[in-house]
Amino acid sequence: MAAATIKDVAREAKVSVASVSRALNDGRGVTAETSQRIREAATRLRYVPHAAARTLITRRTNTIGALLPDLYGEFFSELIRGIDLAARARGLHLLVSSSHDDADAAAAALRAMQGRVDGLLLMSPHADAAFLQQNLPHGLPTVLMNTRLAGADYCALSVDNDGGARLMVEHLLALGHRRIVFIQGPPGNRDATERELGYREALTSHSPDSPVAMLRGDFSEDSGYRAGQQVLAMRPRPDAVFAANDMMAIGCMAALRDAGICVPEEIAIGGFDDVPMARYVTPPLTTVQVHIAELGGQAMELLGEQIDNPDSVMAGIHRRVTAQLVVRVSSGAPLV
Amino acid sequence: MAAATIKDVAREAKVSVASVSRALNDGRGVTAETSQRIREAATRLRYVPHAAARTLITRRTNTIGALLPDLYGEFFSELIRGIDLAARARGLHLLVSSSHDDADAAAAALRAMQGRVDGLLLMSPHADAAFLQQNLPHGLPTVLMNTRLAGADYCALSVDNDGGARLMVEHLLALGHRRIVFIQGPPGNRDATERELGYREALTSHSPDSPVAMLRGDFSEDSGYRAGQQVLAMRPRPDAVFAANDMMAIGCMAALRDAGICVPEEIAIGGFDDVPMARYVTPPLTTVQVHIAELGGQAMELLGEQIDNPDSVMAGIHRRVTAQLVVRVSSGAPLV
DNA sequence: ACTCTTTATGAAAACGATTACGTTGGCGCC
DNA sequence: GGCGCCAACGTAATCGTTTTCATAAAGAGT
Repeated sequence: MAAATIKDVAREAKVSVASVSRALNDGRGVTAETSQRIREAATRLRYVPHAAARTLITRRTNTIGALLPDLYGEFFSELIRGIDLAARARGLHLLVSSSHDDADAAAAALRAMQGRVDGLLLMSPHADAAFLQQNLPHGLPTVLMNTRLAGADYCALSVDNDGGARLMVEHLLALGHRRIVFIQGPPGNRDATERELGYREALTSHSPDSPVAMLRGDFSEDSGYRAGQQVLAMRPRPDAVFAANDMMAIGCMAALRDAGICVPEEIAIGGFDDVPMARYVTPPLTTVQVHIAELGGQAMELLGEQIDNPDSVMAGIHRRVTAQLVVRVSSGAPLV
Repeated sequence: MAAATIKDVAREAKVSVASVSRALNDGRGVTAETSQRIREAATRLRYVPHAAARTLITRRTNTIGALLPDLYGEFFSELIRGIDLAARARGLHLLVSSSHDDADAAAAALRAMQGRVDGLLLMSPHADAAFLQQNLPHGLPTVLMNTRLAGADYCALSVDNDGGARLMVEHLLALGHRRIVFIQGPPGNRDATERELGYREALTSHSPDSPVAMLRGDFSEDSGYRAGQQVLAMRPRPDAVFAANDMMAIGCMAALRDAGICVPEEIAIGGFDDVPMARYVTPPLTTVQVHIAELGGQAMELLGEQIDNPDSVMAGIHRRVTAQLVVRVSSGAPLV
């Protein structure tokens, strides 16, 4: 009742194990009729090659690992979906290890992946240069996702926060808004600082007269609400608010509503992320959308290339996935 | 530069490979000092046992597979989180394969898992008895999640939709509502029909005089909106609406608002799922929450037990994870 | 007809670990 | 002092596959 091995197939088809292997893999060096006989025997016995045995000799696991931090909600889903789809297209399996809050847990997980995978997709807030140097199995193809490491030693992929923020600011400027205030994310958060950078760049390059104004926030709805109250107190009052993420934009909108300010007529609002809720709030939120599945898929592509030709120098390659503007009511754009 | 093998460690510590294996595994049959020397040599060489080689001889992969359909949003995230956490606690790795829309893809994925995993977590809409009989590797521990298969041949785990729906109906009845209408989910959907069953049961057992009334829906917000319009046309008008999921409840609420009906003063509304948005809509939605991570975690527990003692007869065991009522404003409960 | 090449096939050596089984040496006990 | 026993350690078989090499047969070229 135990699973059939290649020997069983060989006996059944009255050939040697070598011929079975040849027939089932490249198919060369075996007569058509022998091959046929072998295939029949294999299906009859429901033969499936033993993955571990094959790995041992070929040095390939046909599996890639994804090491992720503790992620919530649809970001995680979409990321995995993108990775899984791209991996399946290459005939690779996906070993995931998520919810690594501290560096030690991540290091342990990394070590455990050793020898189980052909390549690694790594997204970790703890992944500084020393950590990688210490824990990353040397010679294992790796793609870094959304890390703060711009270093030339690894292949990396990240979201174009910068460009996305510029799109939003350009959009607000095009609508005639001039005094645009930015609600910051948590200090030290990479996405947040990149978005802030995009805001600054777009403003200074397209509208040098506009004041650069920041309010503190931490990505939470509450912090957005408090920022909204500060907006009300500013003189002259801003035309528009650009929050570093949607939840703060939603919080800010609530503060404005509570004060009797109309959005977008009196103040326009923009967010970032396009969370599912964004289209349901009133008014629907103009925001910047990032195709997360594409982030995962492209990372997988990059990794696939590294695996297929290990000699190619892909270290230092750094790609970005683009962000799109999603125009809804909150920015005050004329409905076409 | 290649990874160190057990032979390298043996040479380094001047012992045989057998002693290395003993020292690093159970540790018995080796002197404390020899063991010490071996450990040092191992860390010096950064030795990590080759997973495939170990699997080949021990017949254990220390990996479990999760075969999932195409899931969206936080359901997937939470499920994986629950599974991953429980698996890690047992020292198991997690191989995921998701987005299987059709039965053929699922079957192929199932075959590919063969020999790569010690057990299987399976959630598939295509998993009828014949499919399982055909494709499930015989003798592989398996836990079915949320399948319509109540059969005694497998170990299964599912959400207590029935009980959750009863909680909601009892809540609405306790608030004095008597004419409660139910918005159905897609026909054939197991969750939807179980929720409907719970609604019927609770109503007939706690308030036999209340009419059982259904409106068609398909889990989409639009279908909820249409159902809301039908609610408005009903005479006598219902006290309350219980939608089979949150999105329909939200759609229904929009229809009532558009007609100038106040929620919850004129009509109370309840949903199911507790999507993140539920707390942000106005008024915040009373709903039924299922701890999805727990579903994943418990499934993993069940699977773990099967793996640890393969002789135990766990087939036919069928557990349910409970649902909780989340009371918010939309049902009209007095704010305490 | 003889060699030379090509092709189908089988035998056997890897891959890196675990583990059953021998061997050795030290110790206690009579 | 001889016997047996036990702990520590080594030797070698084993898991299921791929792949190199050898071998034999067959076909081609002269």
